Amino acid sequence: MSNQKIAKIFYELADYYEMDGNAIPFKPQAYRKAAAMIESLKSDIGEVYQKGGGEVLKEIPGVGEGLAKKIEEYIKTGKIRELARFKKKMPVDLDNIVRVEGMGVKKAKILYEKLGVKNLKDLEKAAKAHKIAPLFGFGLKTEKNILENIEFLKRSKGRFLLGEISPIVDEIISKFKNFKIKPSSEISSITGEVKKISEAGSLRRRKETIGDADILIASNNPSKIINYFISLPGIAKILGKGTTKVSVKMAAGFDVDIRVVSEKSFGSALQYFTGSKEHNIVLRKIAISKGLKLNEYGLFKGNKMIAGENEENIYKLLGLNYIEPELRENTGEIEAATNKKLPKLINYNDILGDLHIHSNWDGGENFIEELARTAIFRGYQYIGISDHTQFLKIENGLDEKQLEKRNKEIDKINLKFKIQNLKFRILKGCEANIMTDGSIDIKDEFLAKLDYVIAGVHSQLKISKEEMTQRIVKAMENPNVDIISHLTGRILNQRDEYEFDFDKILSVAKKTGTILEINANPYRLDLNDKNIRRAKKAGVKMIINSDAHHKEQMSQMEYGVFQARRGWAEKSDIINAWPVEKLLNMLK
DNA sequence: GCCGTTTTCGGCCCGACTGTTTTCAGTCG
Repeated sequence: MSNQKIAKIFYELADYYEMDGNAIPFKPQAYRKAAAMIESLKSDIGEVYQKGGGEVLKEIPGVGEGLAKKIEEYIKTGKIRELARFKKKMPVDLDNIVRVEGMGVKKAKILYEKLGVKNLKDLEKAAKAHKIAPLFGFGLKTEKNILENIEFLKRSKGRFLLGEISPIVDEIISKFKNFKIKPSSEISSITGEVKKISEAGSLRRRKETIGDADILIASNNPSKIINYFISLPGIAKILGKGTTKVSVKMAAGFDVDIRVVSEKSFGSALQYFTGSKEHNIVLRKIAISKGLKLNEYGLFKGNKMIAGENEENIYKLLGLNYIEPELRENTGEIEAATNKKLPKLINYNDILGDLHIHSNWDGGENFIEELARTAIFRGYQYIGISDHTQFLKIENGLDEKQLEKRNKEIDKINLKFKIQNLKFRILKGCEANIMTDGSIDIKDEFLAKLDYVIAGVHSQLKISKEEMTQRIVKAMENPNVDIISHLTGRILNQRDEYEFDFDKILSVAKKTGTILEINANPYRLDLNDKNIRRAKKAGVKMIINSDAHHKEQMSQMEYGVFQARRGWAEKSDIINAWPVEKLLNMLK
């Protein structure tokens, strides 16, 4: 039984109800709300039902009499008759059709009824044959847009990684901030027009993947801002352009939405466009319960605006502590803010070192001293060199002898730093390989000579859940293994995490004092936010590591900090926010 | 169809933009 399957069915039903002009307008909304709730449930809905029956289903928020019956029907019969009826009446691949920008369920219905469009192929054919434009409510422009947007859909990769989008958006923002006056240029007067600027949306919440990038600007001259923006390079298509907002498709494949507001509404607009949607809905309801009204223009009491210039005041007047953007997912942060129980999130400046760095000894790009100098420049007090070990031949893994030689080099550099009076220390580590049986590919006597040992799974990923759990447990029980790297093994947009029992890992980590890594590589971000939160709750300590193979990649640390913040982590949870002596004491 | 620390009935977040229309429905976020 899968919660995802039931959620998908409810989303589909919502679409069908929405199509039906005669249905109760709020019905689709109710189905979608319930679907979203079911998706986020921790326990399997089938098991819940087996234990408690239909009454327990109604305890799920958003699920009442009617939806509980539907869930029951699905559990018992494996299908929902109502959905089957809809599908028979209208056998259309709605899922994909509404992915075309500008296509919704109502248009899909008309196109099916008038032209028999069932899928993307039919849609494309109909548009190319100019059958769509003559339909009532459609036109030439709609037809052209459909064709263009099908092309974009074909080329799109779906969601983009935070690490891919962030640098591009940073560049756009810096252009807005630093635009130099060129007297001859029409767009020269942009300087000074941008009063405030910030990213918003999931980008500001630092989600690991981003659908599209939102940028918010405070200005008295929105049209100039918008015209300047669409003059920038890298824009493939303007999707929409109005007096206060503009949406474009970037050549890189993702969309950027720019929204311009007045300075006095910047805070409320930032709050609004940062989301999440779920977080905002709760906030608006709190506003209503206090006799106030919250929208992107401000917080209002009657016609009087009582907040809006900054976010802090909005939260304050709603009776809440300020909630950091990374927490705004409606997963308990609003309750915590009401009860003044929000965590004091870790900051990038709290990070004092980085223990997962590969040097040129295992095929990384840089000499150890270069890496150390980079770290000093970044303001760290220490780093650890954690080259791969011998099993990973493809990564030039080091054997025991090479490790010893490398350690001597580290000693030399540390001595040099001491003479230069630099308060900086390089720790000797490795990223050893956890073999299929849970053993480590380096002998214990050599591991014991290192300052710390990271161990990770790098191969044989498709073993059973029990075997994988036991494999990692055995590694954690090794008294020389201090840290487990990228625990779940996932690669974003490429590879799912392998199967293992996370709760078991947490309990053994707690018992053995093993640290779990938050790998900051934007393609990994492993642990993810949910796992970080669970580890924190279990009292397991974590470390944020860049996993850099090149000195430039040490800046990836930032993405790890974002992820840690999304997992509610505080300084006390993250051992590389601690001074080196305290960190070494924590290790086995 | 769901929900209730004013409500078991009457609300449900709400504004911008487009393309069509000739005052607005559909889509989006």
